[in-house]
Amino acid sequence: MRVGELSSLSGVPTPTIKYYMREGLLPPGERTSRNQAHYDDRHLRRLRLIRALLDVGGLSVAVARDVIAALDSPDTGTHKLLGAAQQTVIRTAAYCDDEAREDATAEVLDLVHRQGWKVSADSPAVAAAAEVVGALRQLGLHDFVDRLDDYAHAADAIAATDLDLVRRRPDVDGMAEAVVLGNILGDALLAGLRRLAQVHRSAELFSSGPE
Amino acid sequence: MRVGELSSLSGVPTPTIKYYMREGLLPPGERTSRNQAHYDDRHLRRLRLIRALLDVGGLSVAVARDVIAALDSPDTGTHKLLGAAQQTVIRTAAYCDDEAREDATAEVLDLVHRQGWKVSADSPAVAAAAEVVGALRQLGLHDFVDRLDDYAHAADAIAATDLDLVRRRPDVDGMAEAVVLGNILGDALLAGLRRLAQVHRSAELFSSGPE
DNA sequence: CCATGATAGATAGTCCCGCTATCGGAAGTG
DNA sequence: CACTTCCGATAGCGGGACTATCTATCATGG
Repeated sequence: MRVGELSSLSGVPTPTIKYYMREGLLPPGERTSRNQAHYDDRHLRRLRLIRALLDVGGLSVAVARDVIAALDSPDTGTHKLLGAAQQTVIRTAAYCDDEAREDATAEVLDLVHRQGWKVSADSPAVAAAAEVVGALRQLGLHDFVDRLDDYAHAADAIAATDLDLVRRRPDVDGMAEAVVLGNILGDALLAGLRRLAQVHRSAELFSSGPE
Repeated sequence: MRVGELSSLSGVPTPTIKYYMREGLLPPGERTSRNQAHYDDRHLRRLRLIRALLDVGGLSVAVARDVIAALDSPDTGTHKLLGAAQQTVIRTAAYCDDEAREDATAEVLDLVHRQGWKVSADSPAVAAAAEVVGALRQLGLHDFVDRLDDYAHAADAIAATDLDLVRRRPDVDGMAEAVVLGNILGDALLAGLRRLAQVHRSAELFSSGPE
């Protein structure tokens, strides 16, 4: 197919498709002449992936490019790919000062130890979690931090399902996609499910309240 | 204190503080004359909240304003506040077409029923979850959707901790903050913890792999 | 076989967002 | 009284995600 058809099938405007190709999100089509190229359903699928990452996952174009590059890279062991997927989601915000961050990092490492997780201390995931813990502390929500283990336990259950799904994938390509999408869309999914569960439990708790 | 001190204590530049006041994120100080105002530690605390919402929570200024408005609103029952906090996190992206969204909504409502959750069908949380489910389906990750119940179970455990923390809050103001921050920072926290758990489990599974 | 319309590639422009810079006039401070 | 700080307002800036336009090409159908 040509660009016009790709556009109408995907719902993405032609100039935007060109933009994605310029930015390296979408591979170029198979050239048939100087100003003509063919696209196939891989392009269509890729476009859908891009829109999912941007719209549902809330990723920036630059981050989406990195994710896709990791997906395309042939030497991608699952463990390494997981690392790449992680990099993408980690916020690089520097909220709290160095001292608070150090304390928070120690706290997270303690938690990791309590959970029996084997994770290197310089993993970006540690830094990300520490950032949030530091923020919670600075805002005085210490009781929140006191329940870290509860949250960690739930996270462990989630990761178990994640990895199980990945393991069951028939092919490596599918595995890669499952890892990335499971993380990025999974975050959005979990946020939604958490809200749902909250609504239910909150209604039960405060059913005597207003409204 | 005056603006300069507020700025140095919070680490937020003076012009940015003024910008936040213009945008309604930060209440004005107590005016002492035509061009002088006093700020207190409530302003400092609020500034820290704002930075946490923006930097750690990844909210936009406009959404942060809505969150803060809900916090300030005096008539805020906890249940209602929870609803307000939810609105803020829901992505309004329209990824999939109407038909797919309808199917996905039905699927989510089924899940809600299986979990025994009592949630009205037009809750924004339902729409948010349905959006993700629709995206997963359109991308062909059906096995992911098959494990929805596992994720829902974990979400339920998380919500239980959330609500328990809220219930234990001594004052209403603290409750409101706990709800909002627990949701917004909690999402970031869970994402981090999930990555941590994944790293651990993935290392166990694929320890024979490269690196 | 040529007019018409779509296409590739390149460049420039647009809009929004989150600040940031500047300015005029007034107030505190040594 | 000089000097700094502050308020309020307006304007500007830099980045991100498109979007519009232009030219040279090519496919196609009457």
